Amino acid sequence: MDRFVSTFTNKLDAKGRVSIPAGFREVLARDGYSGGQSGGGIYCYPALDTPALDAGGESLARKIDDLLKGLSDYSDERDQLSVALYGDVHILKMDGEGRIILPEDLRAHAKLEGEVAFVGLGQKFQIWQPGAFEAFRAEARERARDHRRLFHAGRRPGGDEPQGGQGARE
Amino acid sequence: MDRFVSTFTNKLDAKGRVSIPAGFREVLARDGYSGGQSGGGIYCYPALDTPALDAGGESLARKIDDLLKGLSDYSDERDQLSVALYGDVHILKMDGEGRIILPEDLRAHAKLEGEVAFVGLGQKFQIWQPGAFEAFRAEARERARDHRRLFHAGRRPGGDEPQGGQGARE
DNA sequence: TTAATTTCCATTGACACCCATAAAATCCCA
DNA sequence: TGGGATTTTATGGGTGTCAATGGAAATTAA
Repeated sequence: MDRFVSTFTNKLDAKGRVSIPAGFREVLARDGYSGGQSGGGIYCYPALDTPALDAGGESLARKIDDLLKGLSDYSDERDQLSVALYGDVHILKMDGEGRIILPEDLRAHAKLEGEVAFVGLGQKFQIWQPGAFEAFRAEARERARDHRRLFHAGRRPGGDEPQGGQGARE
Repeated sequence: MDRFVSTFTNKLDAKGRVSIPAGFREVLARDGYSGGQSGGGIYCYPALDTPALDAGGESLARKIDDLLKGLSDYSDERDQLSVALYGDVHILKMDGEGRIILPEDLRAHAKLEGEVAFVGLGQKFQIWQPGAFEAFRAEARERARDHRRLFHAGRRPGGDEPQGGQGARE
């Protein structure tokens, strides 16, 4: 497996720890995860548009770098974008049991408490408050249905979901 | 880790000392930091556009040099920029516990008092008065959202992407 | 000496690391 | 194919270590 798929819900314990789903751990390992100093860790930051956290490994970090490469050094614009992209990032490292601890500001952004949902999105995954994610998922399906009706009106009365990656639930 | 990432808030004590976040210290060490007399130290100067301080190690110093090399000698522009970039630079050295002392003029520029926020921007980091930084961060996020909309405009008929999330992606 | 630094030591609390247990998935062989 | 045995995951908790912080001692400057 080389990308994050499916949704899993795990418990957030009293210390703020939560287990990364075993399947996701494997993907991270393949993506160059290293608990040690010199390398990665899990890159995690607040999603811009939703009450969720984005997370991933090295490849996600490289994406961020690439975004900034185009901007000239010492421009105000670059500093601002850097703050949005780097300033909010936390580098989380797993303990021996594959858990991370979620810092307070990240927990606050996603309103995490008690239980958290890990949602695979292919190259990255998101962390949601389970209830919020259910609502979001329902909304996304609704919209996907609308799109399909607009595009394929009458063609396929009961076709499959155009947007994959969320079929399996825990 | 080879770049400055994330945000940390530490206390400025009565003597004007403040701890550099441990993660940043590692990056500095890798960037050729040497507490010793020869060279080394942390380069720190007032940011041009914001009430913050820019700081970094050797690679930041080289960046400044490169920037100036691009300008013709004896030009007004070069002189002004040289003064702006070099004139206010302080070379700070860490004590045994990884703390620096912020000189008065630097503290004044960023209105630092009580607590200071260290903000990773990749190859450098900034030092902010926490309240001022929060405002700047909010603005930066807004800009980042716009930035992304420009990139993805028209890609998906419905506008928003169903998964939400940030620009760094696929 | 007094004032201002710099070096050293002490305390606190957060977190990394370790072990234990429960639940679930997987294996294996009759 | 069933169902007990084994392995993997998830989760809970204890503890040592280190980062952050405060303050004393020692060094230098004025």
